[in-house]
This record gives sequence, structure tokens and C-alpha cells, in this order.
Amino acid sequence: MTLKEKIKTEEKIILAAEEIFLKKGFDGARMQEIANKASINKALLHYYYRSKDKLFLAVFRSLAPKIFPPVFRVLTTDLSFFEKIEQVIINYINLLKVNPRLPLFIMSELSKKSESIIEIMQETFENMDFNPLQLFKEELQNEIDKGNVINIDYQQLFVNIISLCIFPFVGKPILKIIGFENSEKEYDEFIENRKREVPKFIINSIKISK
Amino acid sequence: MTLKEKIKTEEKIILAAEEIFLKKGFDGARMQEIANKASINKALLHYYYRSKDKLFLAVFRSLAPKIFPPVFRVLTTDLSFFEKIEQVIINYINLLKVNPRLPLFIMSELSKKSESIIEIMQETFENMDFNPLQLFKEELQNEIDKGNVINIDYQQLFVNIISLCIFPFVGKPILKIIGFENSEKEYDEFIENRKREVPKFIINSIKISK
DNA sequence: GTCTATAATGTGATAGAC
DNA sequence: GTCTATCACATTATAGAC
Repeated sequence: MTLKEKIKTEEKIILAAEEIFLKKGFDGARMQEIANKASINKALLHYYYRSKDKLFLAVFRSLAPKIFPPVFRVLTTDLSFFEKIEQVIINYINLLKVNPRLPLFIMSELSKKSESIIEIMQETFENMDFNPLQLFKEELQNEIDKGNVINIDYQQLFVNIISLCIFPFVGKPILKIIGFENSEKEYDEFIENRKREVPKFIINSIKISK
Repeated sequence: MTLKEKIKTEEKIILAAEEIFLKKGFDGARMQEIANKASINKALLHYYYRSKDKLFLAVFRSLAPKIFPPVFRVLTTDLSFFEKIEQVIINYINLLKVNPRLPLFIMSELSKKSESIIEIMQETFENMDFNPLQLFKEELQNEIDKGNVINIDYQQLFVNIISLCIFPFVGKPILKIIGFENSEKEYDEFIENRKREVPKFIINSIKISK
């Protein structure tokens, strides 16, 4: 068996495990189902990853960075503050359209407070080459000082922005039940519109018109 | 054994089951753990509820109504539109402070798309004596027509409001990791402040000053 | 590396005494 | 109604052939 094929098997396992863990969480996932999805034998999972725990940690480690970093990199550019907010939101919603199950997965698993999972998440942020929250704080203070933005707490505004991006994906099932469009296509449109509506909503609220 | 004591045992079971299911979800919960928490024998769980499934459905049925109805009842009062928004937010945040795990629980379980759970959620809404989303739509249109509020889609605004209330509870673990106050007390303060900040943020965004 | 077969354990559920 | 003891099965994990 060549090296190339070994990588291929390991990759197949990780992709299958990602899909199953994302859909069912650690507790709901079954090694057999992951093996089936990867079209291999169950014993091979243990050959490569020794245990369900270790396989899960590998998956979590690869998914953790997706929840924030790429999105907030735009804060390091030289766009205007309002353009940055708009770009963060558009990028974030686009990211979540590709990984709609990611937020619920990360938050469910983190809520179990397992030591190892929290450590992985912490390492993920320590390994970033910039601190999004700190950067955001400074940029915001700058705009407040210049009189472009109302005096608002950076943590409150930061949470507002990500709430408005993430929640529609986490809350989709319940929103559908309480009377949102039932077809997938209509819900997609609703999400698509948010790329325009959310920046408008936020900037409306904080911008000082001169 | 008197009727009163029977009710007491059933109640003990439901309370214990609520706590464990809320914390660990259906898949992560163990009947043994629920029995321990209720200080009874595991066999007694089955005597009262026959199966884990049925016990879970009983718990879910009792929790489902808490996620929305009481909060939006204020829409039926004769307060002004902006006061109603403020009251919805304050009431909702207060509700979530008492049940911080409720949103993640409901959304995790709904995301599994089990027939029976979705049915329960649907029935919960059908049993309400008013339709919050419809009511909200009409009230908003009214204000738009009167020129008090900018022209904004009611679904977008509705989701904005509940996003800003719910997300800080769902996302608490990750927010702590990315650099929010680490002590519980400070996070509580952050949440407490949102009862003032979120209404301001929303009304700022949609109100037309005359 | 990959498979089949099987061990080892965990867990929901039941039988039956009291 | 409540308990102890136990079953039946699902699931993780390993042994060993190829």
C-alpha cells in the first residue's frame, strides 16, 4: 500500500467522521456509521485513530478554526470601519452557508465543558496571528473618538454582529416552525438577503450622520 | 402509597430528567444518572415512563412552550411599538437567565429532525392563543405606514430581535474563550447590560426621528 | 493496511419479590 | 409503588488471519 493511498484512507475517514459528528454530535454518532460512510471496515477506524474520542478530537481540531478566524482577517485590512463591518458579515454568512451545522456543533460540544475540547478551542485562538476582539475594540474606539460612531461598548457591538450572523443558522428549525417560509429555497433567500440587511441594520444603529 | 406521594415521585423524576436532558441532550443522557438525580431506582423510571424515549418526550413537551410564548404576549397589550420591543427583550433575557440551557437544548434536538419532536413543537405553537409573528408583522406595518419606522422586512427584524436575545446564551462558552470576561459575575453583568443595550440598538436602527 | 470474528463493556428495559 | 437482579442488545474496542 503506497503512502498516497494511506493518506487517501485517512482523509476518507476524517471526511466521513466530520459529516457524522457534525450531524449527530459526539454522543449521537456511531463508529459503524462513520465506517459505512467512509466505505471501510469499522476496525480500520481504530487502526487509524485508536478510539472514538481521539477520532472526535481530530475532527474537532480541524473544524474549530473555521468558526472565526478567516472571517475577521478583514479587520487587518485598510478598508473603512463600516466597510469592514459589511465585509465581516458577508464573509461570515457565506462561510456559514457552506457549513450551516458548524455553529450548533461547536456550541453543543463546548457546552459539555470537556477539558480537551475547551483546550483545543483555546489553542485555536492562541495560534491566530491577530486578536479579532482586541482589533475590533481599537478600531471602534478610533471611530468613536473621530465622532463617526455613537458611544457603544465594543463587547456589546461585537456580540450583536456575530449574533445576527450565526443565529439564523442555529435557529433555522424553530424559525421554520413558527411560520417562516417552508421551502429550502425561500429560507435560502431569506439568508441571502441578510448579507444586505444586517450591515444596513447595524450601521443604521451606530453611525453618526454629519 | 397515597396519590399525593405518587405525584411527588413523578414530579421528582421529571425534574431530574429535565436537568439531565437539558445538560446532556437525549443522546448524552443516561437513565441511571436521571434515577440517581431523582434518588430513586432505575426500574422506577420505566414503571412511570416505560422508555427513555417517552420520558424525553414528556420533558420536551413541558419545555417547548418556554422558548417563545410567554415573551411575546406583550405584543397583545396596548403599549407603544417601541415599548413592546423593549419589553419583549427584557422579558426574554430574564427568561433565558433562568433557563440558560433551554435554547441550545431545543435547537440541538430540533436539528435531529425527529418526527415526534417536530410535531410537539408544532403543536406548541398551534396551541397558542395568538400568533406572535403575524402580530408582529401587523404592528410593524402599522408603524411603517405611520412613518415612525423605516421600511424593513418583518421577518428580518423579528430574527434580529430574537438573535440578539438568544445568541449570548448559546454562544457563552465560545465568547468566554475569545476574550470575554472570565468570571461568571462579569458575564452576568454583560448579559444584564443587554436588557438596556439591545433595545437601544434596535430602536436606534429602525426609528425615524421627526 | 484491511478484513472477519469476537471480546468487553455500557445501557435500556424487564422479571419478580416485597 | 419500589426494590434487586438480570436480560438483551448496541456499541466500542481488540485479536488475529491474510
